[in-house]
Amino acid sequence: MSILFSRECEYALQAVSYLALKPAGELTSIKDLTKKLRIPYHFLAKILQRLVGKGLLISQKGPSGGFGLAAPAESITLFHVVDAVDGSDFLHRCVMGFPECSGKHPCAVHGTWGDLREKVYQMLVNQNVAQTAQEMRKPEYRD
Amino acid sequence: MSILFSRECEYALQAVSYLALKPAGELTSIKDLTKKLRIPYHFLAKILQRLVGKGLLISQKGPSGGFGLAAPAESITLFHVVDAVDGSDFLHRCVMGFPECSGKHPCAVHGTWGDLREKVYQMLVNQNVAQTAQEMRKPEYRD
DNA sequence: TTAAATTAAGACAAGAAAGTCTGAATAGCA
DNA sequence: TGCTATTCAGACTTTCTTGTCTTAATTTAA
Ligand code: SF4
Ligand code: SF4
Repeated sequence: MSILFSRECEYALQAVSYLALKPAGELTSIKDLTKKLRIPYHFLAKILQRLVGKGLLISQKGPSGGFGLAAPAESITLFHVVDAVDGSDFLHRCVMGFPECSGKHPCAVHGTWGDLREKVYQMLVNQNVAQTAQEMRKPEYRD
Repeated sequence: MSILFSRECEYALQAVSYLALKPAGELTSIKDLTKKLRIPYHFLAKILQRLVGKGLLISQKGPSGGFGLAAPAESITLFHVVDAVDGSDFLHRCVMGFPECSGKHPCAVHGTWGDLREKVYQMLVNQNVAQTAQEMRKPEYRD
């Protein structure tokens, strides 16, 4: 099981971060991405296509085609990506899985968990993919 | 998709909390639990059996049999339950799904996410199921 | 204009998680 | 003793997620 976000969403975060590393306007093919990130080729293709649909990425077919960010890396936050793929339900759900967080009769962890969710949200919103791209400069991700 | 913990784990948390509401030594049948918590009967049975195996619950067969806590409610924390069902991997995993958190080349969210995981852990460890049981006294869970 | 390289679209397959069913074992009780 | 209510064990089914494959459309460049 994945933590907090779906596998697809995790891959999306990784892929967008990788694209953020490239100069604006440069396109990267699925082949390149899949080689660096070790994400299944066709699965990644679907994910990227969805992100194009959501307006986060642009794409071009044909030789020298590929994918690139649709906006400056500094303006795309992790939350943009998460929201596009998994949605934002996770910001409202009870950690114990109780059906409704009425708020009228909160349990003992209600406040604590609410705070943590908020902090996760802040983390995602405050982090843009230009910053995250630095991760890609780690030795293990170099050519 | 469930958040942070598997469905099975969420059900376990709910069930143990419900049992914590009963006087020590009193046994509750799956039938009763499933009626109150709206958890599928046979699925709940498997979960409870696993918790017995892990030593968190005790059980007795036959008429007037059922399940009960194996220790005082105050001594069982949410983390005990989570650990028994889902394990504690979630305390070490990267929120973006990157394979390894080496720590040698941390990305920009590494520290923040690590702090949040730690706070989740503290929440689970500090909360015992006697406290959580109060949730069950909510109007919507009364008979 | 043709060939090659790429994305686009969607059906299909495999695997994992969630849920169901059946029969056996055990315990209480008349 | 037998009857009934319960847990126990495990196989089975369903549903969801993840991953694969195939074919079409588009673009570039020889
Ligand atoms: S009150 Fe507590 S248990 Fe209930 S929904 Fe809110 S966080 Fe979850
Ligand atoms: S450095 Fe950041 S992206 Fe890499 S594993 Fe740690 S938290 Fe995840």
